[in-house]
Amino acid sequence: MNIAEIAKLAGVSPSAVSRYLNQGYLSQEKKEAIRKVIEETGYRPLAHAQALRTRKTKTIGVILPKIDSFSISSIMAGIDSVLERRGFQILLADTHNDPSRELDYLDGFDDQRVDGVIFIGTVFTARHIAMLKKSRVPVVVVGQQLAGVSCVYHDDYHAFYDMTRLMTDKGCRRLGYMGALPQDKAVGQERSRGYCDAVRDAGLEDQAGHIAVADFSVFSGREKARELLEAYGPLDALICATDSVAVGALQYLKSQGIRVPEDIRLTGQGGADLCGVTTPTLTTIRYFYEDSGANAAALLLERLENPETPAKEIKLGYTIVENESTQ
Amino acid sequence: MNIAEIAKLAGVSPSAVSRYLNQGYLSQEKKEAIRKVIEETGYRPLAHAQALRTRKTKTIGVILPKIDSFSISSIMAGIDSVLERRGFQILLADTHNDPSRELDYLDGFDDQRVDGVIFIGTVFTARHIAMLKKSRVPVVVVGQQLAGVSCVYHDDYHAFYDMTRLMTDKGCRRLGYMGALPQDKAVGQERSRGYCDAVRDAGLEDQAGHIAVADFSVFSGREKARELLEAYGPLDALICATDSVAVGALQYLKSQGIRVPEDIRLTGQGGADLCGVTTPTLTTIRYFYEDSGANAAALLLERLENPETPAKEIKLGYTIVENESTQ
DNA sequence: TCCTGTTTTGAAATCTATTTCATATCATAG
DNA sequence: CTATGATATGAAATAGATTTCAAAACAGGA
Repeated sequence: MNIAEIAKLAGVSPSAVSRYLNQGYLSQEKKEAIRKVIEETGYRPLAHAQALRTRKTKTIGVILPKIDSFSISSIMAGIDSVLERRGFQILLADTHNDPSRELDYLDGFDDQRVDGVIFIGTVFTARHIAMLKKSRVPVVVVGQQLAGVSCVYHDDYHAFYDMTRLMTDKGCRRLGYMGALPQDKAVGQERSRGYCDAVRDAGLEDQAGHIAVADFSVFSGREKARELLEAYGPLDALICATDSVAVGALQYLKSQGIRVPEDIRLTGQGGADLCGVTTPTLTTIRYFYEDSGANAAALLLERLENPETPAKEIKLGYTIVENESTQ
Repeated sequence: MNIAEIAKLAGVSPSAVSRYLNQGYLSQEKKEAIRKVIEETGYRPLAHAQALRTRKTKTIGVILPKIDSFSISSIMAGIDSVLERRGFQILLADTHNDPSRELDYLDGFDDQRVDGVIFIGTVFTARHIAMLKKSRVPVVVVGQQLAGVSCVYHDDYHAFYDMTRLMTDKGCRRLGYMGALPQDKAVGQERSRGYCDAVRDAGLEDQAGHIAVADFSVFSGREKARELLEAYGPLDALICATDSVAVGALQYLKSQGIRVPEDIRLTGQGGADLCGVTTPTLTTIRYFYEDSGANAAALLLERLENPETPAKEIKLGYTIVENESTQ
């Protein structure tokens, strides 16, 4: 069942049917005749034929590191809620935490399969930047700030500065930070910079070195907490780059009989349900992941409609949710 | 840059280039010439033109209720890991918990945009069944058992039967169950049937009515736990249909000074990290969501390769993870 | 009635790759 | 040296829509 058959059944030309589908000039009688035939036959134009001719796919590619993570899937929900409303579909590219595949996917999307790309990246190399700039379709990056590239990101620096400051204001004097690999600029560098600046500004320069590097797992949080405490003696505040790392640290602290928050205050980042169910409940920096996804989608659609608009950066705020772990 | 230009540059016909791309008959010299031109120009065939001609898109549509949920995103990860290996892409359709959109998406996918569909459904009506059967592309359903339709699901009945039985074996005599709406056959009906049969088989018929209906939120778990306990007096075991509901119940129990597991044993289902961080840690029925996604994808690919194979049902097992809440 | 301008209409060209078909080339067997 | 079969090749048809173009139909004004 194609447009020619519909045309024949309705007694019109294929052009007329196409006009019907795309609201061009058409008399009422023909409109009605075509409508009837389409309804009877259940005809649907082939998406690929349309895409081939119009060079529009109404599809957005999303490149992400791992779909089964709280933050990523929340961002996705935000992206989808905006795109869906505008009739766009999402083509998913999950790198399963293999950054080398990010560029493969970005390259793969360059065959006009998608109208644009949302890139939830982790590690950004020079090649990333180069490919982002030469991409034929517009790209919006989520979670990382990149000069000259449209992006939506969180204010990692100030979030961790504020949280650290909150701890020193409460009188903490021996602090530690558990972060991520520095290749990840947002999570690895900005957050620890926030921590370091805050302890310095509080006159505690000597605490700026109390840093351990974990990955995003509970397990590594437990391990690294041990290393950090063994290396730098008892602390009275531990700032973690993510909730899962903080949960790992909490498990270690409990196992050692170190009380939270009496002996040591503990903080995370994320704001998932997790924070509300630990004992003690976990103080955390809440990011608005759905928001960031929605913003990224809106930004991308804006660029699609008006390709001339220059790159735009959107920095999103955060909220510190104080729970029992820092009372 | 299209196949004709590449052909001209390489001094061959478009057919030769197409044969190069699809490994047809081709002499070594031409192969080499074409390879060189493609490398220099960075040419990539247009996916849509190929799809139009071949009627194959190498794309699978996935319809799901809500991407930012632990179980769903885990299933997605499993689906993707299999599809990606076989060069397939995923087109996402998130209904945002609006079952009426499920059929719209299923219908929308019928325009040959995808080669097949994976359907992570919730409520299945007669119209669902009808549309699944008349779909032009193969469909695999995840999470629900449907006669005559290819599906991958968990053994909800026995999982909850076993868990309930475990509690009665520990000596519990006053039990309660917190489930979901019966429209959801797997979660709503099968699980509660498992509970009911188990208490009956343990000679505790009178406990079969101690049932509350929650949705999937922590909040509703808290509310419904209150209602259940107020209605049916003190209990010594509470079986919950999901971990989040169990966490809500736990919060309520704590607030009332009811001790877990001393006064009441508590169980959930899911097996997310959540279970390991509550106090007490939560006994749960672990499902293997990634597995179910991977199985569904494999099943779908199998049907794509061999369209004649009859519908197949895959029932997956579960593991009871005993934690502190039932010690 | 003729002219002008607007609205309708369909034939044909177009988008880009694949596939069929007919033919050409080549090696090997007889 | 011809017959046979395998291998190689390109012209043309094809997939199903949109868009351009030229022309037809029609209304209103002079």
